[in-house]
Amino acid sequence: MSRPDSDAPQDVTAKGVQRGRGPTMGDVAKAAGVSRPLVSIVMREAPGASIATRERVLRIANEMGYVPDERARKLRQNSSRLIGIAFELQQPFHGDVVEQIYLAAAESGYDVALSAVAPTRDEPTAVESLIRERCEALIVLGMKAQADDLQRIAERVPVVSVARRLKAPALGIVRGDDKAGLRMAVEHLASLGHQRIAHIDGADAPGSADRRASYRKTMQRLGLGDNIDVITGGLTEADGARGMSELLTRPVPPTAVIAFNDRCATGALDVAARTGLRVPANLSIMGYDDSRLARVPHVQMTTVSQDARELARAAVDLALEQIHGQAPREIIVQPRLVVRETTQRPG
Amino acid sequence: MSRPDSDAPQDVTAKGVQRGRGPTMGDVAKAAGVSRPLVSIVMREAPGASIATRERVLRIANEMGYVPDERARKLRQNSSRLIGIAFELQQPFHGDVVEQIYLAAAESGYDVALSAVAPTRDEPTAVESLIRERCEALIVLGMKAQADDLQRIAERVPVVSVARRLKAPALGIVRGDDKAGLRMAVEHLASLGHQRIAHIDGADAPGSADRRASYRKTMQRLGLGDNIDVITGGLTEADGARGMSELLTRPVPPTAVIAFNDRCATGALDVAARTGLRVPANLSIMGYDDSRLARVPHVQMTTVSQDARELARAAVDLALEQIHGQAPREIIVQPRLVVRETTQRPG
DNA sequence: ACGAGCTAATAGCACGTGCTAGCACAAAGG
DNA sequence: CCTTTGTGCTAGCACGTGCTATTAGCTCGT
Repeated sequence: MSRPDSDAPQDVTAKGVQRGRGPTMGDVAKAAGVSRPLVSIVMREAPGASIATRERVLRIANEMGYVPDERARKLRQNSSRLIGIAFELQQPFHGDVVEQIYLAAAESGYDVALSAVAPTRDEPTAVESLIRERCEALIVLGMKAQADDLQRIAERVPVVSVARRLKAPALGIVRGDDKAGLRMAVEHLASLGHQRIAHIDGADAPGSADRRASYRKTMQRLGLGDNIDVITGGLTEADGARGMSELLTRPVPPTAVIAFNDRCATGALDVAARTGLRVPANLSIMGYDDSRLARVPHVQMTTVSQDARELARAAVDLALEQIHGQAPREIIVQPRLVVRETTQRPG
Repeated sequence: MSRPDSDAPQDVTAKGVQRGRGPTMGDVAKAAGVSRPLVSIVMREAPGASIATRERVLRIANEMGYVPDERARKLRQNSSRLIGIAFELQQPFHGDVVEQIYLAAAESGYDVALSAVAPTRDEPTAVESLIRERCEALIVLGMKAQADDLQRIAERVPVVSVARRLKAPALGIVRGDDKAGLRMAVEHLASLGHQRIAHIDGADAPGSADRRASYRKTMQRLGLGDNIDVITGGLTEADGARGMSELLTRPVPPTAVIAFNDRCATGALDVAARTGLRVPANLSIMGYDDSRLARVPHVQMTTVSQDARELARAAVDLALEQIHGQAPREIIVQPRLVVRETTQRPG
């Protein structure tokens, strides 16, 4: 039974009772006829309130449209339980990883703050804004910044770098195993019966050297050393298209091609299609990353998965480790072969 | 594997004098030998401090690595000057708009809070987290939620919906002019000399009806009424591929095709290439949206631009209007024709 | 019957910052 | 000499919440 409600809207006081939006915890307490801390107890589901009171407070809070103020909450509990992510808006793969980080962080009771990197918004801006929000750790995806820049930031807050090769002992590092990835690709094609397997590489891109070396080594090991064929490619569709065009001028063209990444493979795919080659009947093509590009319905590209879920989980684990004072370390995530429809036995 | 950490106590001192990370305003004040409020004055560049003191405080703050706590700042000044954005991680076009919103908001002195929508993170979750951070307004991109859900949210905080057709008087709405867009597309192709111009539509997607009607009307107006050819398509590459395959079975196939969007056009492009048709020599193809897909180097698709910059600016304008108490309204942004390399005079 | 033990609820401080009011002091005017 | 004005700085409260310490209300064991 609530009393004849003294709920008069008296915003006469000079104090800030005049809020257009957002009732406060005190307002709910007054309306429910209890003390403010009790409302706090109910809202964060802490022990110390009876079930009846709990339900009543929750009902009233809901009626008033009360929502706890996250800033005040984070301010009070000295640990913000916040992990900051700097990511690139235009990288589909980053989107995958961010999504998984949300999940992994939530499991550990952490919240996530996003800060975008884009052509008109550089990394220092993004990182700075995350520090201002007092994130306990930063996860940076594919950061283009120099290693020493990140090192300087790491002096103030734990930093984990994902999917980017760099030497920086003060940073947590998560990356895929490039050597294993290309080994799996070659072995997959070889097991289908391919012998003339070419590689359009990533030029001087990070990881390209490892993948190139692994390609050569695996070809040798499988007794295909004489068929080693490495073409300089790059990160983009245009690079892949150029590489594919060059491969098609060979006296005896390859029956299978491993591109540096999915974008590069898409370019190669396009040139093959325009030349009248059927994929995979006449030519098998593989990508790398398992980005959305590879999963497009009418493409269905066979590729090597970097497994966003594992990368994200490893990144969050490293972040938590460093928050708890452990030294930064490196985690190498094993890639996974994803067989779709652009590879087949050679015709 | 990961333990739900039992949170080891690492902070020994009861007072927050010794925190591993993050010196406070008081620490800076003590180090500089001034009062705390004076540091506040210096940090926000308010009048009331001599130039000499200002420089000294700034220098010391910098040496200590002091960064103002955004949460405390936003908490104190009752207006958070924060605009929340709910966007989809996997939509390239959303990325473009978000980037531009950053810029537009900054011009008005507003900060931006990002909240992602993804398969494992639904819209209510994303929106709720933004409200908890006390954003003064919300901008939702391509929200799939029902109009009445958004209406309910709009009772608590101003909401602007972007690039999504819906009837909701309580919401600010920003969208492109679909009719004008398709008119421009048809006129472009007609001016090149095309007569048999087909349209792969978006089925029951939002905006599809308007575009379809505009296509018919414009064809009529240009005296091409007899060549009207609408195929049911959809939003994805597969839909475009299916539509294109169907068009190629026509006794007299079209010389130009307008797809519902860039993804749909990409599917059509792919089928054309596999069939041996040269684009644009034998067939012109147009997309819609001017997403990154259309700008891919080896594609270079002619398309209709939704102009992320204008959409973003309009959205921020509407948000600010509603924050200042004005009634929500609708802004229709005129699209722009982007001629690239998939259209040409009919051969 | 009476204190021990437990639950429900309250009082009060703290987090880091912004803002208003006020204090000390030097220069100018009487 | 005292009063007035302006400058440079400081004291103190407030924002909305979480946490610790404390008290009223109740059951229970002896």
